[in-house]
Amino acid sequence: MGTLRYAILGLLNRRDMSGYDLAKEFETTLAEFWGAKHSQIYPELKALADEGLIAYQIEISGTVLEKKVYSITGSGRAALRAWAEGQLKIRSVPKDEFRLQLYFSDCIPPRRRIALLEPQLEQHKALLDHLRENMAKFSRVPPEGEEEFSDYLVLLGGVMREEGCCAWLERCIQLCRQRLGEN
Amino acid sequence: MGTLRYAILGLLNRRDMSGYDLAKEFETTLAEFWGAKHSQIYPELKALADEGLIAYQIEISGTVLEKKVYSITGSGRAALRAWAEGQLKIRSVPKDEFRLQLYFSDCIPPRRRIALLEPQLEQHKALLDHLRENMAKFSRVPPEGEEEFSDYLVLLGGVMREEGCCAWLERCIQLCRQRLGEN
DNA sequence: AATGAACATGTCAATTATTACATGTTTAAA
DNA sequence: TTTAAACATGTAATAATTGACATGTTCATT
Repeated sequence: MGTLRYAILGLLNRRDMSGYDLAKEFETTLAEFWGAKHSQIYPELKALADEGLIAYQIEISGTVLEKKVYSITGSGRAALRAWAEGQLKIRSVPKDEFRLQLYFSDCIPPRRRIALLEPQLEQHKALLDHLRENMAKFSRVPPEGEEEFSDYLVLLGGVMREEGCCAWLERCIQLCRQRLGEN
Repeated sequence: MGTLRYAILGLLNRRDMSGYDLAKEFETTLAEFWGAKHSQIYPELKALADEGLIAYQIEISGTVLEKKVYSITGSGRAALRAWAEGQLKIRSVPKDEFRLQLYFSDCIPPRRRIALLEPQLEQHKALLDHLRENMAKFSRVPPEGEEEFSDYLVLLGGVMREEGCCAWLERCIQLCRQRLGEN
């Protein structure tokens, strides 16, 4: 439903950026809950500029390299606020290929199921470590009214989600091993 | 990456079904981790049949209504198994519009942020209740080697994910209220 | 007998997203 | 100085997904 545009507006509402900068934000800060490649970003920037929700000025890096630095306009801010206040229904629940694979794992031998679960756990543990590192940057819960407060809430959500995911995978491995030992 | 086809093969590996039945599976059983509309299912069934991974026979409901009942073939089973044993990397992490909205919620008044969090919590609580009801159908952990075992593992994952999500949202609401009282 | 919900199958247009194609500059390190 | 990584911007082709269009049957209830 055109969520990408609000992600871009939200980022530009924080600071002016080029398309390249936006792409980096999507693969670092937002990577936890939203993604977009530059091939999707550039056309969307063009559309947003055409609609007057953002504007840009050209800066020169070095001697010739042109860089378009985008900023949000008044109507862009209004559009962002309207979206940010709207109630969202949980859509179809995010697709999760691993859960699908596990669901159909009755067609492979039990030992192989464990061989799927273990690397999955490792990946989520690594992600959890990474999120906890980011979390450690906050010495305490930041005050409301600053950007950092919402950053904190979302990061906390990521940590809690990954903790839950790891706990689940550990429980799955435990159950599989138990049943493997039984027979 | 053509995951849909494996979802379909997985379902047909459990029992023979029509396209209509498959569509219902996607909006009930699999809804928790995968989705597909009939407009995507029918063309995929055609492709799978053309490739010989599935076959069908026509049954008549009532007097004239034709129903195509699909079943998985030997090569279909082989393809399913190959996919089911492959190691999956966590892709970009699923998109989550609510987290995006919360991330940019610094552009709305604090009270409205709570007004976003509360209905979100209600939705996830309802989903959790629903999953717990399904969970209650298992009087105990089913034995390995049956379909029910993987069903159980995945359902457990859903319950744990939603528990974590509710706990997070409650914590967010608590923090927001705290900060609202402070000023 | 009428009606509406569920059954049943498909296509088409539009949107969204990914991958590959295509090109060139700047900066820091070897 | 060369070289590789990062900076920088775009388009094209393809794939995945949704929502609307389109049609007709069967079954249970009123």
